[in-house]
Amino acid sequence: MGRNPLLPGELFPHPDHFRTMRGLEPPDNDVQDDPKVDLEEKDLWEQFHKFGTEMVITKSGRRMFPPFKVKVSGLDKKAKYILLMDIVAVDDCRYKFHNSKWMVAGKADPEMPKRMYIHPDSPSTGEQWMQKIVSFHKLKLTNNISDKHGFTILNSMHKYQPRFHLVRANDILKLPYSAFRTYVFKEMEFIAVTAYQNEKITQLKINHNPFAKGFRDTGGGKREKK
Amino acid sequence: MGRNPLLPGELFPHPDHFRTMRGLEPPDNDVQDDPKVDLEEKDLWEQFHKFGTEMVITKSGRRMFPPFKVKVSGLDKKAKYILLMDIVAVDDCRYKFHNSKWMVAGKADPEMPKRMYIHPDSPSTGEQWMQKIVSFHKLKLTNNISDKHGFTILNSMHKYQPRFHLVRANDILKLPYSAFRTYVFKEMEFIAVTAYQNEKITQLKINHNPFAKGFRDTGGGKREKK
DNA sequence: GTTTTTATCACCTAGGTGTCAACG
DNA sequence: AACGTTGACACCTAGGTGATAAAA
Repeated sequence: MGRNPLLPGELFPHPDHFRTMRGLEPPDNDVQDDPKVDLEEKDLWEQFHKFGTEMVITKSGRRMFPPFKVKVSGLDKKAKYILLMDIVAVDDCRYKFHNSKWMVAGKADPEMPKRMYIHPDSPSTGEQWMQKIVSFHKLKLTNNISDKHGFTILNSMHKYQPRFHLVRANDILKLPYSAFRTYVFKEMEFIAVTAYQNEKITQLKINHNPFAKGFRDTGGGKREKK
Repeated sequence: MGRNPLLPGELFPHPDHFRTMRGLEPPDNDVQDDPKVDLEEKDLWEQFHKFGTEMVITKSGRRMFPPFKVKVSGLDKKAKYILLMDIVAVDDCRYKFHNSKWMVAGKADPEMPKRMYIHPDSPSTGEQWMQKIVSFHKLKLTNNISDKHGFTILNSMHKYQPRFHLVRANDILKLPYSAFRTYVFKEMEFIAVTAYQNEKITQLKINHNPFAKGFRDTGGGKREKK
């Protein structure tokens, strides 16, 4: 039986999860698939990663940018799959941004249990998942430990790794007993913040997120540099 | 086995469907439910109905107003249900609005096959359906016979009746073989139009639809009567 | 004193309204 | 002519941005 990321108690990624681009062993039943998962907008993710990606977390919930999108292929067209993601702590440290550098600033704070974000189209057939890009843009991050919306609760100034999971299962109720194939993209690692620390990250967000167009120097914006 | 509204060939409502508020016989398997379905905003629907409700249809798709919402009770908390709606022609007539009155203006045009609109939360447990109002506001109406979005295709100047269906089924694939319980609210009857005919209907829409607030005489609007 | 968090804001995207003039 | 349809439009709702100042 596969490992079960739904149960609490595993806060840090198991080494198995870093077999990037190919998952765990196939489940017990016969397989007719050989899944391949490609991260969309990989270039953009790498631009952020180069400077140290930051994701804002707020009490009311904040989306990630860039959005997490994957293209999936090699599924069994007729089989049903559930696609999910979660976000796990990368290490046991608290960070601070000092002299334009991220530095370790002590032991990590206690982690809240992480919610699995099940893609709302789940379950769907392999054929349906493969015919369009799968987007997890509706997932929201928060620092509100009392959140009731089901958002993912993170600690500010801590480092995280999003993970993608692929499960062959007809029904969400079967999820806890099913084998997970897990994919990790290192370029998606980020530090959660309540306000941006690195100005270069801020500028990348402004230049690429359409909702931040009002802060661009050129074109659409009416705003001038102070 | 229950009747199956998914199959084409039945354009006009069967008398069975007018047992309002209580559906067809229960399916073959043991029943642990006695569903009750209440239309939300019944008063508003009746205000429209009194004048003869009109719903605009456009090429790009238009929502209904008032939105179709129901409160469901009496379900088996643990059983899974699929909730759906469709819209069927009421009669075989084409209408016109003449001298402030709707009149028959000949035989109906050919009907396109009607799509079942499955509520996006389907399937869910009885408990989940009962704990909040179920809204079908995302359904869209169109007169574009080539529509590829899956909108409901109607004929302008024809009379229609929305219907609500409740199905005990674990899986959408089982829908065609499952027994439907069908509920019809007469006050939801409407005539499809490409432009409003009855000024009283227009005013009710403007006064109650928040997206039309800009056309109100009082308060928020900057618009004056011409 | 310094760092981190919060609430509010102007500025966007995205899309649902009826109006109106033009077209069949 | 009279009637029905279409597309552009101003005006909304709804909600996603980083900036900013104040609070913690």
